[in-house]
Amino acid sequence: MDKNHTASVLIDLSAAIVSVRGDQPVCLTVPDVSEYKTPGLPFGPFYPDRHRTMEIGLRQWVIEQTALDIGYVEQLYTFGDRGRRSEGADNKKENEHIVSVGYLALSKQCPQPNQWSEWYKHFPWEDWREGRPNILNQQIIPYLEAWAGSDELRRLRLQQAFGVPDKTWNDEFVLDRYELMYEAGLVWEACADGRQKEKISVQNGIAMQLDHRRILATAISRLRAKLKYRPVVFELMPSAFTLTHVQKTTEAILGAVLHKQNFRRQLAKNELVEPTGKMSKARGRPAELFKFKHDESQSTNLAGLRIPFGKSRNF
Amino acid sequence: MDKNHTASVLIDLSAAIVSVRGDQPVCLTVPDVSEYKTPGLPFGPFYPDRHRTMEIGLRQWVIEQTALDIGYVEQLYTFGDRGRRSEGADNKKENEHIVSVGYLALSKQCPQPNQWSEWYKHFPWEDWREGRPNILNQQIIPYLEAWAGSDELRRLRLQQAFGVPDKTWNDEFVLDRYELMYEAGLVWEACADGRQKEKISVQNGIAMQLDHRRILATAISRLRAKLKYRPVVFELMPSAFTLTHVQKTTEAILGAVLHKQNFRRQLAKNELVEPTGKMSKARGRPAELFKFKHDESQSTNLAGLRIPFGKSRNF
DNA sequence: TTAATTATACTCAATATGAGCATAATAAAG
DNA sequence: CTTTATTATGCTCATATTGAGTATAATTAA
Repeated sequence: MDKNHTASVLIDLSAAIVSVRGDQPVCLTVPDVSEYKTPGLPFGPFYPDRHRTMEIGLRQWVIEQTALDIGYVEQLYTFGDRGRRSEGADNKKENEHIVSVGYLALSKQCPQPNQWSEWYKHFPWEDWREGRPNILNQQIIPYLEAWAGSDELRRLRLQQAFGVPDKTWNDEFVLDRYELMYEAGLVWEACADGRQKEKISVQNGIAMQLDHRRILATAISRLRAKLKYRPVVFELMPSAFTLTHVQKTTEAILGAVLHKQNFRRQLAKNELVEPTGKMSKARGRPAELFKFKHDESQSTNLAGLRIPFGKSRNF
Repeated sequence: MDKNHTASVLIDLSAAIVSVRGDQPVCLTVPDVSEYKTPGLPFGPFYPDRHRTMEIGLRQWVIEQTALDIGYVEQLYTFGDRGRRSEGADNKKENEHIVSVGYLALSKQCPQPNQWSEWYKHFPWEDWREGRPNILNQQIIPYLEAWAGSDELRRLRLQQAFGVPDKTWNDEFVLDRYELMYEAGLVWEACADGRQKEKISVQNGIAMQLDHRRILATAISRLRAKLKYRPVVFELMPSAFTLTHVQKTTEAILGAVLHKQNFRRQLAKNELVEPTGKMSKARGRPAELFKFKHDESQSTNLAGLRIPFGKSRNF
């Protein structure tokens, strides 16, 4: 059709490999190689004549390079504007366009602690477990309001994503919030892509290479949403666990605290767990140890837990 | 890394452009070109140095080629195994691998009727508005049960996807059901891809080119799911409509009938529509004409309707 | 022995859901 | 002009679910 334009691209499979360490969700990162020393997500090229599907290709290099046992894998999104660099910027070679296909993978273990990066260091405004994060009122919101000015559409998007001034915070709009901050030049990546002239002074979370923080934001959004209708938490749990452990893991991912008794009622109603008979020994009263009731093959289509948030979510 | 393998691919943007004509959901198809005379979804190549994002590229060729006004666009899934042809099959050129990125687009109008294909001609087992489709008990289920045999995993997947023998039908598992039928060699595409030796005798819905029926199945799954938590129906409605019209459109997409009064209660509760003051004139008592209450920009993040299915869904 | 800590059982009001009946307003048929 | 079919809309009501507690039990650490 149009011979002035090339259509040939390389495909990178990027993975947000997520686990939970203690009360912090983490994702696997690779040592920084760029001049800016920013961490990145692991990724590998897709060889279409070697692997029949992209998911097979992804599992392959994850096994080869990380030796991790990832059970759950889900395709997130395909980004065509990888580095998002503007026209004049430094593309190494012409014709070497890269499309990145983002994946979410869940891992029960996270060995080698220094290779795993805590979510909320990249997204400090997303962790509401200790109440509304200070960074919102002190830095992000004032800057975004100035950016929006009297632009009606911008104000509307601001209201949607960040719930200002009168709507409530929606934990699933992680990507929307990040994209808004990117557009407003509030994150480092916007500078790197040449969209922002001056370097921003404040550090709004630790930046990542290329579009990797965007992929991570997509992963968090998707996982937070999925948690509410599919029992994916158990992909992050060991074979035996206490109910509190499930709750803490859920809270870590959602970045919000939940009502204990109602959370357990949901677990009970959906018959997601069954007792093992053993007890855990910790500080207070010993808790019963449970195990996930269903096997891997059907787990994706099960009922999931409705999250008992309560109404105290608009601060 | 591995120099025996090429990593360069072409990217096709395939679109399931959906509309509703009368009480039938339809999608735009292009005239058949293959030897088998099967219809296909419209698609165009992605030129990475021409369009910054893939969605921009998609909108571009949709406008150029169809002159349709598509409001809502959503990326569905990226398929690496486009034709799914097995090793020995007829790849025209070596090195010409194609990755297809599937999109869902919604259109309020569908002019030129012969270019729009009704969903349920491709998926006759998905329309339960007149009760359980005969094709299930008469053809599909018996064949699938034979295919499953005593294979535990297969039986489990069969139960999940088709609800046999004791689980209920889940309208969102369109893709799961299609994939299962594909694997079992129950659809024409499986023969075309060389996975099935003999041609299947019965016609289980009208086949499509390449992996297009799979993309359509993905689109239907996603749209049915989305309908329940985002007000996307209104992307298919004219500017003024009756409540019954909204319900009929919803029912067409879901392939199921709904309880009228409860459906309207949901609409009212979520404040999704507002009266226009005008009335419609049709057969019985005139109905009030409503309009969607919110503008495009924020519509994606609104509450959506909980669908009052009722309990009579397991026949 | 006491205090702190964690687990679990149970209650209760408010709201949401599924299912239905009753009535209203029109067009077409007789 | 009356009846009948048809569609719209208002209202009820039992049951289930949710949000938000209180009360009590079983431990460890001081």
